[in-house]
Amino acid sequence: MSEVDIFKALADPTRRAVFERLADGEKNATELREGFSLSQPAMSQHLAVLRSAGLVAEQKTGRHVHYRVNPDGLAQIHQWLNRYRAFWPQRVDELKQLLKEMDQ
Amino acid sequence: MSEVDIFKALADPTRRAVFERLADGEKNATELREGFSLSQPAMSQHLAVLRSAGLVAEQKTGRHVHYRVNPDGLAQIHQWLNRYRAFWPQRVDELKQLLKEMDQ
DNA sequence: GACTCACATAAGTCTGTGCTTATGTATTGG
DNA sequence: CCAATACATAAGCACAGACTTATGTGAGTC
Repeated sequence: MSEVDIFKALADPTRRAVFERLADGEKNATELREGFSLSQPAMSQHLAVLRSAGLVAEQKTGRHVHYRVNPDGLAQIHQWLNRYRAFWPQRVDELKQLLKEMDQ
Repeated sequence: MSEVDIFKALADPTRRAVFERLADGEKNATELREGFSLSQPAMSQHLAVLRSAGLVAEQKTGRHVHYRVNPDGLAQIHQWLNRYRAFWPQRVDELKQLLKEMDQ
């Protein structure tokens, strides 16, 4: 769940795709395999990496394991990115606009 | 300069450390080596990866090459992270506070 | 013009990682 | 209770990547 693990976990395109699919909604390991040409163990291993990085969370229900996005992982990246906020001042206005929209 | 390259570039702890040092201010390759126990070619290779990922920019002046943070790279990560904004609503308030402080 | 300096590039090695097949372990259904 | 389902884990392999030493190149120095 360290910074190291998070960036390494996201370095793999397949894992980023899996993560993106999870952002659409909670899914179990078998459902996640749909669309990927990937063996079951491969997916299981990818999920293990994402899990230990704190990017996804699991919930066992019977013989199914439901996976969902873990906000803590994203918060870590956000925190990292914040250290370099000084380098993208042009983004601040867009951010303000976004927050304004969220208030409505 | 794709998403793939950026996350792969940041997956290495040494490269993240180099990037962090550059955030402190523009430096050339030799200055960057200070503090690291790393050969000159190793640093050169790391910088090449960061450069092709669009995370740093180079500027040749004589026989020195000055490196600096490239905001475009950070913007890419920011954009990626934005897709998952829905998952960290608790961060919004902190963000508002930050923007407020930046105005002053 | 030879020498040094600041880098980049080449080539080789060694470790890490992503994949596979094979197997283990609960859980559920007939 | 036995077979099927949904997953995790183990072991082995092949490739990617981070490092090294060696060498190349262009800009300053004397």
